[in-house]
Amino acid sequence: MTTHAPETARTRLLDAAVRVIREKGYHATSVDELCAAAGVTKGAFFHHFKSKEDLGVAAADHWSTATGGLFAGAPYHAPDDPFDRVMGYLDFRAALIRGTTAEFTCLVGTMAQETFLTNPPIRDACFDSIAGHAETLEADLAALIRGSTAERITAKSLALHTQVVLQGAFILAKAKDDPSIAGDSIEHLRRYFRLLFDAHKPRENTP
Amino acid sequence: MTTHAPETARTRLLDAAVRVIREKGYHATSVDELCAAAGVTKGAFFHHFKSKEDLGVAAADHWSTATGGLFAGAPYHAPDDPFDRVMGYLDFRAALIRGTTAEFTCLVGTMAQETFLTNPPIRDACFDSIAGHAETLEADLAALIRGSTAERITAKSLALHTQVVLQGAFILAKAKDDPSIAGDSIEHLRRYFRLLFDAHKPRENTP
DNA sequence: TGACACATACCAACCGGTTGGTATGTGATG
DNA sequence: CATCACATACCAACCGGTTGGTATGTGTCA
Repeated sequence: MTTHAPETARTRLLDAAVRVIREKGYHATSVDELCAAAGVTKGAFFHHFKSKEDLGVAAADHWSTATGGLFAGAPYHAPDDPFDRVMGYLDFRAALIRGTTAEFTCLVGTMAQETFLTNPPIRDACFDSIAGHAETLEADLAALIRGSTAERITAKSLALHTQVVLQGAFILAKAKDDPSIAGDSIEHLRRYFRLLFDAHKPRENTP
Repeated sequence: MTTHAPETARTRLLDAAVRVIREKGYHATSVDELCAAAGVTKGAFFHHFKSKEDLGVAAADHWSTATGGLFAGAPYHAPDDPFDRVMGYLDFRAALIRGTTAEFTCLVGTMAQETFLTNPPIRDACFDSIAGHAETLEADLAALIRGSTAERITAKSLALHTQVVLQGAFILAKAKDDPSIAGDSIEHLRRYFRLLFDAHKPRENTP
C-alpha cells in the first residue's frame, strides 16, 4: 500500500494539520493558518476538503496511518515472550517522549477532547485511531492474562487502560510544561504490569 | 477576598464558563456565548475580566475552589487506615462519573490541553489546580509507601499518577462517548494500589 | 494524429457573519 | 456627588466558506 506520495496539496495540508493542530488545538487553528503552513491557497484547501471538519476527520485518519506504520515497524515485536513485547512497547512509548511537548503528544487525543460535542465526526475518527492502536496490544495482553492470577481482566480493557495512561500523561506534561511527568506515569504502568504478570515467572533463572 | 458569595455577574459568568467550556472547550466558546449563558451583557463581562484569557484563569481558580470544597467535605476521609482512605477516594471519583460526559469531566484538564501553547497563564492555572488537588492525596500515599515494599516510589509521583489516570480516562470517555470506560481505568488504578500496598494485609481479594 | 469533451488541481479575490475588545452611557448605592 | 456595577452601541480584524477563473491532464473517436 506504500504508493509513492505525490507531494500534493492534500498531503501537505494533512502534514501541516498534524503539526499545527498538535500545537494550537483544532478550534484555535484557522483554515488560513493551515494554508499558510502548507504553502497552499485557500482554494486548494476547499478543493480537497469540503469543510474544516472534513479536514479534521482526514487528519485523524492520516495520523492513524502514520503512527500505525511507526509502531508496526518498531523493534519491540521481536522478543518471543509476550511479557517482553509489552514491556518493550512501553519502553518504546517512553523513548518517543523527547523534544517539545507538541512534538510527542497525540493528535487524536487533543482533537477528541475539543470536538467530542462540537464535531462528532472528528471525535469518532479520533476514537477509532486510539482504539485501533490499542487493539495492536490485545493479543500479547491476552496471552499474559491467560495463565496469570488476573484472569478476570480483559485484554481489551487493559489495552485501553494503557492508552488512558498515555493520554493522561500527555495532559499533565502539557499542563506542567514538563515531559518528565509523562515518563513517570509510564513507569507506574510498567510497575502495574510487572505486579500483574511478572510474579509467577522465575526471571532470574537461566534455562 | 469575597467571603460571602453575592449572586453577582462575575460569579454567574464563572459558573457559566465552567459549564460551557466543559462542553465546547475554551477556544470554541465565545465571549458572547458566555454572556448569553450567564444572562449578562458584554459590558458586564469586560467590567469583571480584562480579557477572555483573564476569564480562563479565573475559571480555573473558580474550579479549584469549588472542587476543593467538594473533596474536602467528602466522606472518604473518615477511615483510620490510610489505605482505606485512598481506596475511598477512588470510590468517590468513580461515583462522580454519572450523567453526561461534560458533566463529570474536568474543566482544567480540558483547558490545559487547549491552552498549553496559546495561553500560558491559563495553562499554569490549570496545572496549579491539578497539582493542588493531587497534593491532598500525598500524606495518605506517603503513609502507605512507608512500611511497604515500594519505598522507591514517591508520594508526589503516585499522587500525580492518579490524576494522569483520571485525566486520561476522561479523554477516552469523551472520544468513545461512553462514561463506563472511565470507570474501567479507575478499577485498574485500584488494582495497582492493592498490588502495591495491600499485600501485607489479610485480604481475601485477589486481582 | 489531432481535436473535442470533460476532469482534476489549483488560485486570487471576495462575502456575510462572528470575533474579542472598546467607548460611552446610566441607574443604584453609599 | 462619586463610585461601582452594569448596559448599549459600536468597531476593526478575522472567521469559514464561495466565487469565477486558469492551467494541465486524460480518455475517446474520427
